[in-house]
Amino acid sequence: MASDANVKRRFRGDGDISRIPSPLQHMETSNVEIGLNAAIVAVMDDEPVALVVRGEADGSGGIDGLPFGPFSPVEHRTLESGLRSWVAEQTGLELGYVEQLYTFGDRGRHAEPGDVSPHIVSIGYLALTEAGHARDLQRGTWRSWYHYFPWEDWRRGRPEVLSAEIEPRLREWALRPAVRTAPSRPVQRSDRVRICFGLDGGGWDEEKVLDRYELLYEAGLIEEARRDGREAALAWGTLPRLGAPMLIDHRRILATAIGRVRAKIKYRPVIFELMADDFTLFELQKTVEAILGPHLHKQNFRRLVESAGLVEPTGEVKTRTGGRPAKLFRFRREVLLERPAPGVRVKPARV
Amino acid sequence: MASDANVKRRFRGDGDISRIPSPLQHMETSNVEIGLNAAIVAVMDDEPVALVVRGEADGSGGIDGLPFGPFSPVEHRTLESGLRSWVAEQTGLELGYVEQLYTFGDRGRHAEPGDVSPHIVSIGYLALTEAGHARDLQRGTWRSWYHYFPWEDWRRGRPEVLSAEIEPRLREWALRPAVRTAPSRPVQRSDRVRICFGLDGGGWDEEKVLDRYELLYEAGLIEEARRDGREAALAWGTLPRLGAPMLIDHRRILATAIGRVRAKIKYRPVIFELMADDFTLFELQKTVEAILGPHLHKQNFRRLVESAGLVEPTGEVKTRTGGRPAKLFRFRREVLLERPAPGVRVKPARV
DNA sequence: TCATATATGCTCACGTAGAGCATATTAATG
DNA sequence: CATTAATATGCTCTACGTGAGCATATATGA
Repeated sequence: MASDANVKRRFRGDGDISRIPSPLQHMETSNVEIGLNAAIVAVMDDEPVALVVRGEADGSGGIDGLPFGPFSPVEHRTLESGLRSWVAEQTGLELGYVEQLYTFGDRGRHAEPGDVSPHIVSIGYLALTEAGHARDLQRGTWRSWYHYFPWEDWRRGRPEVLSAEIEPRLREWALRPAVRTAPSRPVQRSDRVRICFGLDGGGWDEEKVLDRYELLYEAGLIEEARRDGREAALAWGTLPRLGAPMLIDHRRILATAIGRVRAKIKYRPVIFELMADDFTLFELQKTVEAILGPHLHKQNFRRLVESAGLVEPTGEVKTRTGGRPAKLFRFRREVLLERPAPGVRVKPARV
Repeated sequence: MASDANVKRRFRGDGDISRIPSPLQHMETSNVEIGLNAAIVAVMDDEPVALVVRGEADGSGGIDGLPFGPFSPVEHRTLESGLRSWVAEQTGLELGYVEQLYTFGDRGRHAEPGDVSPHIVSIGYLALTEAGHARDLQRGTWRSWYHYFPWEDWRRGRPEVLSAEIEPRLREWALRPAVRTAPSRPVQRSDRVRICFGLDGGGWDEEKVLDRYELLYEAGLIEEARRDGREAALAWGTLPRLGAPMLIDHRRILATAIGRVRAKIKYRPVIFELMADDFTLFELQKTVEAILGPHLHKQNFRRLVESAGLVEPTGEVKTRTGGRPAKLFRFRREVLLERPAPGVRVKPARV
């Protein structure tokens, strides 16, 4: 066991781990790469957008991907700094707010059948950026995230694609027997469909973006599932295209990002990362609605934001709003230094 | 660029990424290992415990570590299954509930000065297990998590160690100038101390376990900081030992786990992963209190749990409780299939 | 049998959130 | 210039969740 000494050396000075059964012959994890992926979110003209980089070399128009690159421990001091440098290099954008989302590593996802190339472990990150600052890109495109997830777009009511395309196919999929994988308490396919998509009286949970995407992937209704060589739910030719596909597992990462933002603005003041320095309360509300979907009750929203001490008036007003001039506000950064630092706790008005 | 063809091949069939600047010469991420680490939590006799494996070969008693092992894409179908197999191999425990916590990869953490061994990227997982099921271990020990984080133990009021040892040293550290690293909006050291430790009238946020640990590490008050070769805040000899140290970055992972559990039981019914099949409401309350700390208002707790439909009576009672027999309840697994599936939303009674 | 400890039911006060009404202040239009 | 429309902003009313405490039920143990 050549690596054993190596391992011990790593822990020298802190004792020893030789009581841990030494199955360390697997210690060489060669053939593993760590990919850093950035889901960069902004809100432009009341539309939630993500920054994508397109591959167009083959003339077919290519496929969208998130900015990404491998982690190099030699050049990158931390995972996050590696991510920042990849994004800067590929798009010219200097990221502000960044948080880690999740690390994906399923074999078989984003791998072609018979592929022997290195296994990729993907670390997904969420970045939030202000629209104004986000316009000067060297490369890359801002695209509405509903371009990739049309079933998440509830701004004009329940999206058509749900009842027209998704529901009937999912219901059929739910009837077919599941391949048993996990042990213990099985969750019925039909239950999963019902919970994720709020069928049969269940409500739509706007945070379950990833769960819905994963379910569609499992059901073979998503283009990435075909690419990964999963058996099709139905003949692929008969399937509609449910949202635009992305490279590797990037759509999965974007789904995670959307779910996280939607959840997080409710308990942390991260919405302000998407705003300019000065803004009106209505602009703030529009931004929240761009992220969450349904409309909010205006007066209550104002009361909530102001009474929570999240903002302070700048003293200026913004005219030409189409009505009475709106007072301008700025984010009170001090709230970050106050206790729990709340978000904009909101429930959609009038479902 | 030898790896370029390699990279293209990986994305064959999905288009091309050649418009992404090809800095792919760094693609060989050799010298990176992925470590899978399990913070396994249970509650035994109203004490929150974690499963640790001790290294004792050098006779000094060794140092505790979490069950862990490297991810091997050849043997492990997924990251999580790799974790499960390492835990089973090292402790004999078959995990139930598992969730991913975070992926750590700072250079310089858990590395000895001048070390050229592979860089480790650590993926931390949280596992919850029932005390009864957790007693039959082949190897490993259950230890109170306050053994590693004495300042988190508020069960008997504010822990002594805070005012006696931690606060004065942190206040001193806050006065010293910070080494500027991050750009833009700097957060004052004193503010960080105040927020994390609830000084100067701020409240104690029991979820900020990781923030507090990281702060203590940065301030050089934690043994792992010395091990990693960071400059000491004070002469190391004069420092008390603040909690027991752990291998590599395991204490950081455990801190993340504690914070996550404390947060999660409030909005997801994960507390029941720690309970036996049948339990009294008082036992449930004791378990919640073991996780969260302060005492809860008994009647309100009962009302909350019952009205949320989280439990249903089994019809049996438990006698010999020292008073009137308590009705036994079981978790209503159906709530997992109902809409948002709430947790036990509780605020500590009477701070 | 009584003291005691726990289990369990019920009430009351209060703050917050959902909902809507009313008014203020501007721009656009004829 | 008067009118209309659109937004901004203040205020009220109500329902409900939650914190807190009182009261009662039913065991065990001295």
